Amino acid sequence: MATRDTGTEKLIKDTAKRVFFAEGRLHATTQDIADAAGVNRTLVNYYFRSKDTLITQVYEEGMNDLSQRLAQVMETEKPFRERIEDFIDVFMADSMEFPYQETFLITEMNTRGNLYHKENMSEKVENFSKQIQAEMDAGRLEKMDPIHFAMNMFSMMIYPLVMKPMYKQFYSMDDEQFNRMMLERKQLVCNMLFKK
Amino acid sequence: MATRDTGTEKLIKDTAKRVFFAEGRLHATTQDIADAAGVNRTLVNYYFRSKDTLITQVYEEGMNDLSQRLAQVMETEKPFRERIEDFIDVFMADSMEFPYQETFLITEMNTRGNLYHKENMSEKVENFSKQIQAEMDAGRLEKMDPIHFAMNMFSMMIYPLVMKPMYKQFYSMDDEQFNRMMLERKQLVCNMLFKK
DNA sequence: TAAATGTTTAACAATTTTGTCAAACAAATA
DNA sequence: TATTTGTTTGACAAAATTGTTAAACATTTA
Repeated sequence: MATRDTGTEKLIKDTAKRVFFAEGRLHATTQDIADAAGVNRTLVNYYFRSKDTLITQVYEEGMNDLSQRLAQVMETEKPFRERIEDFIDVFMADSMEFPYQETFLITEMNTRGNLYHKENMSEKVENFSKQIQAEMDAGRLEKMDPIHFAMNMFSMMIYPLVMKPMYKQFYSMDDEQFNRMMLERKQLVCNMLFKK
Repeated sequence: MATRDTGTEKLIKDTAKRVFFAEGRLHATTQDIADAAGVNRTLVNYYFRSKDTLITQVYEEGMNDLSQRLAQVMETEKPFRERIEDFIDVFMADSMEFPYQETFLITEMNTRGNLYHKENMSEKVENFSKQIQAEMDAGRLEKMDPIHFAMNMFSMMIYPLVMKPMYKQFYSMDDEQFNRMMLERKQLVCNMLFKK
């Protein structure tokens, strides 16, 4: 059937992503999403048939998006350090917009019972680990299991953004101060990773 | 009214904490919790009146618990580095048991709209920042805004545990391998923080 | 313009989740 | 032992959330 493309379907999905990934309202109802999108709730069913379908699509697209962003750091041809620098710059900018993306994905995995992801990351991840190992062998990185390097990198980039509401309270910061903090972090995380 | 103390109230609350903080099933219903506890769902209402009350109690106790655990690192009298070492050891052990505690708290804050916490951490946090600053001034730590030191520490401890399901998939690990990894991390996180 | 087709809406129905109550039960105590 | 009091249970009720339908609406196209 020839769709008329009013943009409503995309609007609903994008709004759902905003509510889940950006605002971190993981318990949002279809009504919440419809309200946030400024449309009638029935349209969620018209375009997605059920809440479950919408959530599944948001989950899969969120997962695919993450996979692609990860592939980015694991595949480029630039020198290692430069590549990490670029990656941190891009990845943190993304995470500042959607801090709860990974949290949403994990929560879904935990509630539905480990949904597996078709795309096989194993090969890419292994390759990335080898690259890290090579840097270590060349004496340009502190020696450790390469997985720790990856964990350190992602932790330091994402987690402070997830904990933003707490940091704002504990350190009495407003949004602007916090965001400045996070921009500073791009450089700082890089330093932490390459310090020897 | 003299309670007979069958332990049921505590059982329900502890089970709720297990479901939310340990299993990360943030959408769990009262039925889910009752089932996990092996009790009749009606008892949730008998002891807590409403789901909301239960959640609020779990939230507040989770927040208090976190406050106390944080106070631990900010107040002890030992030398700074030793204190951090001890703290990482204890805090990571706790987080391995309840990886999603902070995630639950943040999610609640996001869905209810920044519940504030009576206990004022500002003073303790400021004091902790001063201690970090002192270490930096003494040349024992890389210079940076003290908040980054704290963010780095908590990120590297907690986030990999939250992302466990993903790491297990991406790196093809079982639970035992992953746990070994996390025990290694105690030392490693400490090294990262004090490397100059 | 009229018919056809896709979109949006409101009213309604079904399902899921939560809350209430009275009766059954068990332990303490008079 | 009988009574009292607190606990547990199942049946039921209420509320919240999700899903369906028919009609109104708007756009395309014959």
